Amino acid sequence: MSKENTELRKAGLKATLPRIRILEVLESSDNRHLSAEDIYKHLITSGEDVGLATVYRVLTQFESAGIVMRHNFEEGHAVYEITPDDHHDHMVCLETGKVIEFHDEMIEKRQESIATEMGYEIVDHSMVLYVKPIK
Amino acid sequence: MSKENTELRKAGLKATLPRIRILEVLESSDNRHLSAEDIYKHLITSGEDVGLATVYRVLTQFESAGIVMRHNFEEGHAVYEITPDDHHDHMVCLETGKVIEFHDEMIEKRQESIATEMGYEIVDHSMVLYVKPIK
DNA sequence: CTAATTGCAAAAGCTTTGCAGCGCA
DNA sequence: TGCGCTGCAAAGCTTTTGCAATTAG
Repeated sequence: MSKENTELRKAGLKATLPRIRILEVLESSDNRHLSAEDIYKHLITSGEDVGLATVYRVLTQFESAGIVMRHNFEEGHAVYEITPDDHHDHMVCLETGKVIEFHDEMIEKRQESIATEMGYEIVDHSMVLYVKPIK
Repeated sequence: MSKENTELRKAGLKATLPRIRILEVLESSDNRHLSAEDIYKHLITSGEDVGLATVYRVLTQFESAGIVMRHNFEEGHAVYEITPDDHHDHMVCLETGKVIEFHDEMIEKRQESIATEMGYEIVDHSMVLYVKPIK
């Protein structure tokens, strides 16, 4: 039994072909951050017979199950990435579209402090730095 | 000549009624962050004869002119706020929908350092803390 | 076997665009 | 007066949903 198969079972999802294929694409792609359309095209090109609606449905299920995380770096469409073991934030290069991941403990700590001071606790957060290369 | 009128001229936009009204709503609303739909409904309720398409067009122009900033706190729709004099980030309460603004110099400094270390310079950034009240 | 899942097509929701007429400078 | 701007309606995009057919366990 494959790794994907086990992962799906653990999430309480039947190990169907579309789900396994989508998981494989997410795990093996060069680009860690993919849109539903990206995944759909990838599968169609590979000769898989899958519907775009299924890709959306499966990604939504994966998100609920904690298998993937959804991001809205640019408006218009969401991108998904396999949920990383350790939390990180993103830097998006406006010239190349490249996404760089980073983690900074100092910032994380400050975020917690700020929320606490205001009487709130953080459920989730998003931080994206839109950057360009230094010439 | 009104304050709105001057502001529009400065941005190279004709001071038309729809633009002035939209600017007024953004400046006078209790809620600092409004969607195109919010502004549209507000104007219709006030008896103004404006089209939703115009609201979208005007907001896009305002964004280009730097008069407003566009945010995507929750997916599905954007919200706009008058561009603040000083930069701030946002905390969104998941229970009440309330948006709290804050600014932290330490975090800003770290963000700059991180980008520089990677060979980039920050063009813009977004940081949103999704929170809930401490019981 | 049978409940979950899928593909297709249609619909939904936000936003943009084409166009003829209206209004600001 | 002239060009910019507007309202309306239609189109565009991403994403969701209804449904009959298919499939995993």
